[in-house]
Amino acid sequence: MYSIGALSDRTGVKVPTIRYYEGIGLMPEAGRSAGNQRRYDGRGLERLQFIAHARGLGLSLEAIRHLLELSDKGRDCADAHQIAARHLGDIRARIARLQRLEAELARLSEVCDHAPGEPCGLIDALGDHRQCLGDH
Amino acid sequence: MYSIGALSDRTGVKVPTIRYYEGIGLMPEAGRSAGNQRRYDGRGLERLQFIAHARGLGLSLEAIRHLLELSDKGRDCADAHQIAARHLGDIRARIARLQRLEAELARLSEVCDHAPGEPCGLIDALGDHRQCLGDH
DNA sequence: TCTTGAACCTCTAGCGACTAGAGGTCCTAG
DNA sequence: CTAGGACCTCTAGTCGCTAGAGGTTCAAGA
Repeated sequence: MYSIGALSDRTGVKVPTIRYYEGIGLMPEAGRSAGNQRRYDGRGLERLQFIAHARGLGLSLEAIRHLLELSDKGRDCADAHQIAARHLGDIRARIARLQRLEAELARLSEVCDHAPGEPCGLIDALGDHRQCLGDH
Repeated sequence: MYSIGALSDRTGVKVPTIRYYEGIGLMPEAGRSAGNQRRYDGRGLERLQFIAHARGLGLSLEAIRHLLELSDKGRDCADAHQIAARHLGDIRARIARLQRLEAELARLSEVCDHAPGEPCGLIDALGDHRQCLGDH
């Protein structure tokens, strides 16, 4: 049996976060010691590891809730893959957007020659979308 | 003079968001009509365009607040470039992290052969970081 | 001039995914 | 038996908005 702190040490998930997960129903209500402190078994540990790993991969708690349900009853492969695929699409879209921002911001940082006394071209460019090459 | 709705149409920033920006001091308190409705001039429009554009580039409201201060008094080039550089570093770090996630998630989606009745390899892999190649 | 209805006003509460703090109780090693 | 670290609950704050309630103002058409 693990205390909440032991579970935290083993998973890297902070103690208040574990309680938060219980509050929103992602972790089941833990058993309690005589003095009302949470006690976890191996199943609790595994479940939290699943959550922590999926969070680390950037999945939302809602997506994780779905996956946990699938895992609990029957583990429907197709559904799980659909969730993963959606998330993958999401990640790719975010990468593409960030790359556009990166290019634009890098370019804007170059427009100004840092001449003392002169107005800063970067600040001007931030105020004026017409100086941009693409959308964002 | 523009109403808040006209400003919204011109900038693409939603009406409640403009009021929110005023509430947190990013937009100055607007002048009012006889009937207590906000009225903006060209300066208000420009300022909101600046904010909208910088937000579109992914800058935080805090960073934008800084840039606006610089713009208001003297426009210190070096400071502005430092803010932009920090944000650029931030964007690059996020891209790198997302690319790691993308690779890992794409790989995990492949481990399962979708055999009906078999446990889903994807769900197993999500619970078990040892099946991953890298950190995240 | 009057009427309609769209646009405006303020205020509060909610989202996701936590984090911080207050004020109090329990557990365990020495 | 005692000290102090770990635990408990509860509330409120973070960021950048968004939604809704309930009420007022504005502007165009009759």
